[in-house]
Amino acid sequence: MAETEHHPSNFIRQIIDKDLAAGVHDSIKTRFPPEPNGFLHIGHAKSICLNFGIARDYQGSCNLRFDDTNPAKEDIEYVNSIKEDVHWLGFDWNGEACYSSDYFERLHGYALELIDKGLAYVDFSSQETMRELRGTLTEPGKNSPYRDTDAATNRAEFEKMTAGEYAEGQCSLRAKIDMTSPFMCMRDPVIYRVKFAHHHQTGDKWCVYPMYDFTHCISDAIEGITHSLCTLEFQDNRRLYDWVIENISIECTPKQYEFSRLNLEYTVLSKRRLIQLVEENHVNGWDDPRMPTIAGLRRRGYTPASVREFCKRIGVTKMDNMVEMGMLEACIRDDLNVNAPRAMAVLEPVKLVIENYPAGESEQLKAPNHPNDESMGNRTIPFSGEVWIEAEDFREEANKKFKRLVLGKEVRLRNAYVVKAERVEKDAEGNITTIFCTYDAETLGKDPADGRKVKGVIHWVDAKAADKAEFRLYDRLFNVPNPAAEENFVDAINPESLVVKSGFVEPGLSENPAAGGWQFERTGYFCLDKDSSDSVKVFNQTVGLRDSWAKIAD
RNA sequence: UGGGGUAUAGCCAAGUUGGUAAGGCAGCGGGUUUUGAUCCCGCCAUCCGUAGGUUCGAGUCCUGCUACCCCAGCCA
Repeated sequence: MAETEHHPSNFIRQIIDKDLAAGVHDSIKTRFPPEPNGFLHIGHAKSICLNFGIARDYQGSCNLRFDDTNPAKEDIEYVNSIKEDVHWLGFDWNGEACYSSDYFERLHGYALELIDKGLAYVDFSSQETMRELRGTLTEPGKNSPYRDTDAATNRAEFEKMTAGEYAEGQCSLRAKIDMTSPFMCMRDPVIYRVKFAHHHQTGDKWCVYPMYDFTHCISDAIEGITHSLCTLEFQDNRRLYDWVIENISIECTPKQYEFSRLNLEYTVLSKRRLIQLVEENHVNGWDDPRMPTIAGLRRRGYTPASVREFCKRIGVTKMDNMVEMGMLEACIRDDLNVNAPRAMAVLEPVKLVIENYPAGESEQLKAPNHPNDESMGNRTIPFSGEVWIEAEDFREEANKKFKRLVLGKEVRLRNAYVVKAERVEKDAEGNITTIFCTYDAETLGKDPADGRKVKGVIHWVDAKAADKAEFRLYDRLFNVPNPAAEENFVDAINPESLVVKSGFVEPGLSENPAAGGWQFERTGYFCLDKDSSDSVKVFNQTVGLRDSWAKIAD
């Protein structure tokens, strides 16, 4: 069961296998618990694939639970985007979406239970005092003067807190554990604080909100979660997680397991930094194609399957990691290579005129939609005596390594004829404006009859029939592999992360194909962007083709 | 001697009772090719942070050391 045909095993699946074998559980239940305070990113995709993937492979279930205990930072806009992104990734949660706020009433009851057991107290110490009494990493803390308040008084004070009789910061409810614990989170952690904030789910019903550590474990238990999976920074918190479950009256005892969060080179994956990129307009919103958000990847042209494949390839361990961007790119290339129909587009056009082509004539050429998959069929593309070709595909002179069009030499126009460059026309600045060629009318769909070898093949689009297009080419958002380690990460932003080109595409490219986009032969994978208009189509480059020529070139 | 974690190739990562280092990405070499793409073939850790120890035999067990990550929010 650990290793299905879809997913390699990992240490968490091995734990589940043992639990199932030992009869600890009959079925498995997981949850994906985002706080709705930002958009989901590729790091969340790792957690989503882990939690939903386990639920699927073990015939269990996975809840979507919004961990909404801090109304000051959260917004309904985020809960909606999170639902959309989880669905887009191809997963569906068990029943209705859950919210930690669904349990506020019960959470409040458990807090009362702890108070009655003498395991929680209302502390009127200031935050500064609390910090001083907490001690340091190497020195134990000291008890608060409110620590020994009797249960009845604590209950009354907590009721007053709940009734709004105390101001924010005036007091808090603390679990009474151990001020000398080597685990800082066990030194009488705050479990409830006063906050007069409007909540996106509960409105103005509450003015006290439970803290994460108190809420998460109980929410897991209420939902019957068997394996609560989170990232490494919560390892110490597991002691508090278990303490709360042990000290309240609840049957279910979920277990927390931690795995390492994803780090991706040349980008940032922390909510705080992503929010800053958006708010300071370093990017054009959460779905900017350069963003590592699910929305950004989607707009960039990544497919759900490619993101899932990426999550499968990187695995799940407890090791700190920094995954190369090339790993993600390989996943989308593998997907699009087999699924994306081919088309032709010229990003930086220069005019090519075929002087011996019948004046005023044109024809419809047949081109396969995929060179290795006949089932994808053919399309017709218009051809005439005037076409656009890529400026970089022509040189007046070049060495034999340059297998493209050179003055006096021949090259194959992809899906069309062999042409020979005869002369060029330049403007006042010396820029080539037109390349004049002759073509061999006998080379359509076959090699030259006399056995001449034509090695080069270049792409083109018919000048009269082509559609005007804007191409947005993206590069890494940052110039350094680990921008988060910089003094100020925004200083490491790559100023050339977006390059816009104006050119042409073959006619007929309107809707994105099912796979997500096209491969513009010899240039890369592209998808149609929502910024397209009737007069200009806008394409985002999802990823370029592997380019071994670039290495040889220089 | 605060505590909690992690150390296997450039990157990710298998390796579960000790038996002689999977796979993927990247890279390199070759073949096919009307995409310098794809595809195909081959190569790429005498070695598992380090120093010792146990053993016929250790990435796996023991001891010491080192490096890196996390914890002192009324954030999650």
